[in-house]
Amino acid sequence: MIFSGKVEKPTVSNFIRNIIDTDLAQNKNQGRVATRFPPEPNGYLHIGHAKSICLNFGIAKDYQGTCNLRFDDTNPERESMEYVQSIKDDIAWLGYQWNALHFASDYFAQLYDYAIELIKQGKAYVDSLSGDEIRAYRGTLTKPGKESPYRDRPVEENLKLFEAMRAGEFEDAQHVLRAKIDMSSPNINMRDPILYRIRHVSHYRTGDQWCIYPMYDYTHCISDAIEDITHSLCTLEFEDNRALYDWVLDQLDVPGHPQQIEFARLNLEHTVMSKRILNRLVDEGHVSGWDDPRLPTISGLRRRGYTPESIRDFCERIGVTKKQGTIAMSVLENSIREDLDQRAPRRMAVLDPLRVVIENYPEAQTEMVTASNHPKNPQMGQRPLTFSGVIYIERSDFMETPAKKFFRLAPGREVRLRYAYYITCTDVIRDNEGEVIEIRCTYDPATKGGSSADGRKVKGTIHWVSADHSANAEIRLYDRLFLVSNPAAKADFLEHLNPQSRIVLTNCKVEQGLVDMEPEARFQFERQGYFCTDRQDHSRSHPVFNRTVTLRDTWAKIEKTSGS
RNA sequence: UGGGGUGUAGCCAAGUGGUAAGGCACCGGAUUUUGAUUCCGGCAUACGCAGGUUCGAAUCCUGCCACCCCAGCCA
Repeated sequence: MIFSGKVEKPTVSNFIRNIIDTDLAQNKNQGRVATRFPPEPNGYLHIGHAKSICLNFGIAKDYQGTCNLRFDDTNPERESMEYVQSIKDDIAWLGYQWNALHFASDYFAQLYDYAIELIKQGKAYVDSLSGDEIRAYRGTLTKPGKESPYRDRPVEENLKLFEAMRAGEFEDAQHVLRAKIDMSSPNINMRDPILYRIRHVSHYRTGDQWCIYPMYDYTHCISDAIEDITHSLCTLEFEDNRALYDWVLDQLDVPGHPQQIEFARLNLEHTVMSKRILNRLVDEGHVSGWDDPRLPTISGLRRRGYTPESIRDFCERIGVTKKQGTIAMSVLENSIREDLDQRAPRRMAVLDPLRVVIENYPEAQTEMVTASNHPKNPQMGQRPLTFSGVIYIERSDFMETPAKKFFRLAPGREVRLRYAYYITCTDVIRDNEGEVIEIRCTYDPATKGGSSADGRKVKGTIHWVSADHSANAEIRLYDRLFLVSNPAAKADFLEHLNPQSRIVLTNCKVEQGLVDMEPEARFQFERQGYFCTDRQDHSRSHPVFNRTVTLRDTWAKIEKTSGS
């Protein structure tokens, strides 16, 4: 299938899809596939969540199934509607539509009823040990725990106590509801896990309706079952929780029993995904906010210029396994370059301008040259550019004493100005400090458009803008946030922040037409990289562009290896 | 001296007893009015290690090693 010039790639198999294929072959769940994405609304989504989103929504789509969005909002402490909204926005931006929208908090009443049922069955009890005591009684990794003295309270007493807990008759932490399983289980999750805790905190959705809140292990499985989820996908750290997930559902008469399958979460080199660290970076002002273009948050990537397509492509490429790995940033960069190469119109922008006066160009004359918007896609059209006798070129495109293999402008050398003329450098002008502030050139009038009838070749083609026909712009260059590949592993991760992760250039010269672009417009600035107008700060009077990613740069490699 | 997982190239990853896909990265070369793109070629006698079963093992068996997760009234 042809799709915007791109052949859609077949989805690669992974172990979860293999499980589903097997289930389907056996007509498990009557051939139905239902997944869900269950974030807690206590933070912003990042690229790691995107992996889970693409997995869950992608499976639903490919198997004609459904994927719900469910907010796992069982801990009122740090959840809010603001997070709910940002999560919904990010998922929609990524290009996914949820089948149904649910909140675990909508199940509070049902969850409470199921807890009563558990108590009646003698499988849950109210424990009145303190937090410290509960921890001590739990035992350790290698030593079994011991049973609470309250473990054998009669059902009636448990019922009365639990109702009193719900009625607000106790202080926080005075009692908890626990499952009665096995205090000597080698799986610590099964040592009478806490099901409910008392928390006199108002919830962003249920207000003060409840003062007891159900725990994750108890809530998640029942929520999945209520929604008739077939495959409950989560990350590896929940592997040990699966026994409890199954235990709870086995005790109760719930609509279904979803299968929990765990996969490895995403790790990316040179950045961090942990909520704790992300929070510090934002709170302490090391970045400008949750949508700082250096952050791996969805809103940060969006502001940086990443497309939803590129993020989906990335998630496709990295695969889904149970092996904990770390993906190189180059994989993400490759995904966005590949996408933008095809769809981003080309423009010329000079980031570090060097003034060039063309001495034999008739003074005050201007003329139009034609530039194509994409070298391979004529349908993207062309645009006229004004050429004149005073232009700006990139300072790095000129070397007074050229290094070996440098084939751009240098005294006595000829280069092509893209789409315009061949020019030859004749002189160098310096200021009092000896810094080159201008160069003088001559142009060959017979090379208009950038080619010569005599077949003479020039090795270099450089970009330019006309001094009087360009606009000033601010351009923000972004690079990896951290210098080390795994900053989260460093106790002093702040010491490893890349001081060059954001460089703001305020004296850039761009094609005039660029200032009128709407926010989030994406371009390739030829020979530089892909850029987008900043979502927040760009305006016609103050144009601001963010560098999404550089172009591949063979010259930089040559420079590096030749050590100059 | 507990339990649960995972080991295929620098980084990901297919592979499910028949002789190691693919991507990223890297290295060559061709084309090129972007040192971009594109294209061609190279890149694991080898699948954590050691044994065993088999005509045949990355795939099965045994033992060992390494790494990750679990002792919140977080999710």
